[in-house]
Amino acid sequence: MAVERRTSRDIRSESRLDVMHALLSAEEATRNDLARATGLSPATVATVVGDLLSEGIVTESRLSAGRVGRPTTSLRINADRGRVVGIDVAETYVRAIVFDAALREVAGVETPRDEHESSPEYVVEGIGRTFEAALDRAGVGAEDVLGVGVALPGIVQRASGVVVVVPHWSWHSVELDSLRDRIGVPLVLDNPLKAIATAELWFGTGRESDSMVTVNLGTGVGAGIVLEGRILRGATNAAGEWGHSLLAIDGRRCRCGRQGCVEAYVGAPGIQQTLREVAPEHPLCDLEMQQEFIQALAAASAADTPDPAVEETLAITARYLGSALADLVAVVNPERVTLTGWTTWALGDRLLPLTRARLDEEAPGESAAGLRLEISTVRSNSVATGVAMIALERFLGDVGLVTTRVPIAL
Amino acid sequence: MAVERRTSRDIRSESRLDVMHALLSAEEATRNDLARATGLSPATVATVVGDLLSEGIVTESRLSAGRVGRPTTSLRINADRGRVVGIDVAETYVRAIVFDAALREVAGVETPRDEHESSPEYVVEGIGRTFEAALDRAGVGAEDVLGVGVALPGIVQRASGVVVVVPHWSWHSVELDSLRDRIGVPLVLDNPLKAIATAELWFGTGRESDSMVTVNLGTGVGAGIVLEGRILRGATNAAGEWGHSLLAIDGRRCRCGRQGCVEAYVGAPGIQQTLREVAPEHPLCDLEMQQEFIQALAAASAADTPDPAVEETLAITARYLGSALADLVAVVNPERVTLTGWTTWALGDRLLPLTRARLDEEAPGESAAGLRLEISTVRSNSVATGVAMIALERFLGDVGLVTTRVPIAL
DNA sequence: ACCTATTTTTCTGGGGGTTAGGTTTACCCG
DNA sequence: CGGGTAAACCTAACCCCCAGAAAAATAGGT
Repeated sequence: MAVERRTSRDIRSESRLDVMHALLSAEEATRNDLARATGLSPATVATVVGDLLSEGIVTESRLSAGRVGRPTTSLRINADRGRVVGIDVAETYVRAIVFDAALREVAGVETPRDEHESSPEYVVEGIGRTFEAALDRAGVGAEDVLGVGVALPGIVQRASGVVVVVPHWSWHSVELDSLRDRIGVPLVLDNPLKAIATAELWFGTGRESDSMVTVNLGTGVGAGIVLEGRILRGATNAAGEWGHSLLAIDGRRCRCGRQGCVEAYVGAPGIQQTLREVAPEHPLCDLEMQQEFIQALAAASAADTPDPAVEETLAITARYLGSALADLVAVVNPERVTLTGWTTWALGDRLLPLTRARLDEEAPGESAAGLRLEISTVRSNSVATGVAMIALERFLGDVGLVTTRVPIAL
Repeated sequence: MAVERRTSRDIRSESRLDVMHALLSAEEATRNDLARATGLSPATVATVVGDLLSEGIVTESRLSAGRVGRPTTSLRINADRGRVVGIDVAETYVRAIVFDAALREVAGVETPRDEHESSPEYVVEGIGRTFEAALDRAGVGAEDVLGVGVALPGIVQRASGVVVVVPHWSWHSVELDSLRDRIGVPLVLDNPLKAIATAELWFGTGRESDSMVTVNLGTGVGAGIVLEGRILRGATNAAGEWGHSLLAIDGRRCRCGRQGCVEAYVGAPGIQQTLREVAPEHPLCDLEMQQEFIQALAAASAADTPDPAVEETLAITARYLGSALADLVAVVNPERVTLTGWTTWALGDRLLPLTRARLDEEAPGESAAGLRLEISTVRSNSVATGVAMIALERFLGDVGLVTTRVPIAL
């Protein structure tokens, strides 16, 4: 049954990840700080830090704090250990961001994508070009790159080999071996939602909870589930596909081809559709660009004279969202739900109270009572950040510091 | 962040549980068999078995296998170590089953419950009486009882203390401390779906997969989720409440008070409702007892002359079920889904192909491709068996053999 | 200059865990 | 009565974690 046994080595691996986690959160910390933050004993932290020091992952910087006693040696991630690149492949753009090893942005490049061109060759070429441009702008060579992470707007699955499914590109099971050749450095592929959840786990609310759900609201919607500090990936890395859960059987047609998905109601086009149903003649119905529409909606809602159609649209959307979240909360029962994505940035504050109320009504038993529902504080580039973090984790695995392998890697 | 750290002791604990798991599955096995089954080295199995032997949990029985070589000493669970009781509190009955320590049934008692009487006092009294009657019939005294598990038809939550929520009994947050006093032996409370999933994990398809979902179809419907060999409990033990996920917003009124829940469509009353919508005059619409109705539906479907209304009802139900399962599969992405419950026993064979087809259509990407959808082989008393197993796990914790505490215990 | 108090960090021993590989054990069989 | 053989058992090596003692590195008093 259990092919992969846990051994005591895995404990050390987890300790190392925990220390890294605490150190990335704190930017700078002493061994004692880390012991407090991780719950490990100072002795264990010392040996773990020793490992990380000898691999050059962290550096010491002695600064006497002026107080009495032995001065503290503080530790920080060795940002110059190398560079990590996160690439966010979206429908209309490819964005590559170069991070230092402490996951701080060094440089970024965004290139547009032709939404109607989706051949694997075109996509691979676009990724490759953007990657090289970003390296160029950051002034680093490929030899400095510890790893590259690429988030593709679909499902990255591991069945027999790594396979990418992107319905609206008509990618049913595309293998991207050519991408590895093009990039030429260690590569991980994943789904943007898992990237966002990873970013949230390392740099956002995940620093406080280790059981949470990250919900992204944009053109599409989706969730990343974190249980016990680890992303839930499921049997084939497809877990968390909540955006295409059913909200209304035989309901609105979704762009995924099915009907009644959550996304068709709380994705940006879905919200516009709701407005059309509320007020078919409303001027905002005609806005072509989704982000523009959402911005206009937010502006209208913040205006002095309330627009009843807008208010009703928001109320209905919050109701849809609350109900859909209630299902997710009922199944996973997390400690917290964190909302992200550009719809959240624009409308989150407006939607939150109503969504919360609906969620409290709909979630079974007491599961919503202690639940924290909030807006993420990780704003910019969370997809690129998260997928770069996954790549960094993979690098830690490659140098032997961590045994928990990132499952999806070309 | 992590209050509970993993230590090497937990590894031993897991190893012990794995050995128990293998031994319960196999009934009888040699140390070598166990090493193969668990993936542990023979040496480790030997020490683990030593622990279990010295606690009297397993016994040796030497039987020379007639082959050449040192004869094998085979091991089995020491059934006489004590008794474990599982109590299934349902809406219309309370069933208490006494098991030996190898989880084989020794005796059982079922007493009816007044469906309309739901005061905690009445419920506690009913459980207590049934427990005592079962002990009596089994001819064992309370001193032989290692533990008792009680499954209550609601949500058993851990917030501040243990709290039971049973909507249709109007139990919003009932504390059952009186039950402990009444029973007088170590007690665990849990939800029937988690009990069923536990039974499935130890005695059913869970012996092959450690990532699975158990779906129960009866009057109510619900799911138990198993990830990495452990029941997903979530922050407050409320995870897995899939029966009240939304299938159709503003849809059929559900007995939980909300609208459009999965249960309102694929629970037994929901299926009858579907038949009423298909053929309002159909004679089966008038059957009062749900189980009788489901049986009649199964009989009509197996008859030589097909009944178009019945066939259509089944097709629609399979479609509802497939869609609802697709949501669950999309979020959790398990290796297998196992169906249980009396509706499954009656109609499972009929529903399976159509449900499977719908699931394949609706599940995103490839997540349904490798998925195994099947009918459970654990038939009788799976709730009592599962909750007894949970009680046995708790006992193993109490004697110090297992550190993973059962979270819900009075 | 020397000692003392103080705080951080390292060292050491004890308690666990897993495994590979060699020994012992207990049979069958010629 | 000695092989042959497979199961069960030691043993040593290596890995974890942690508590508590010891060392290190300062500031400040004498």
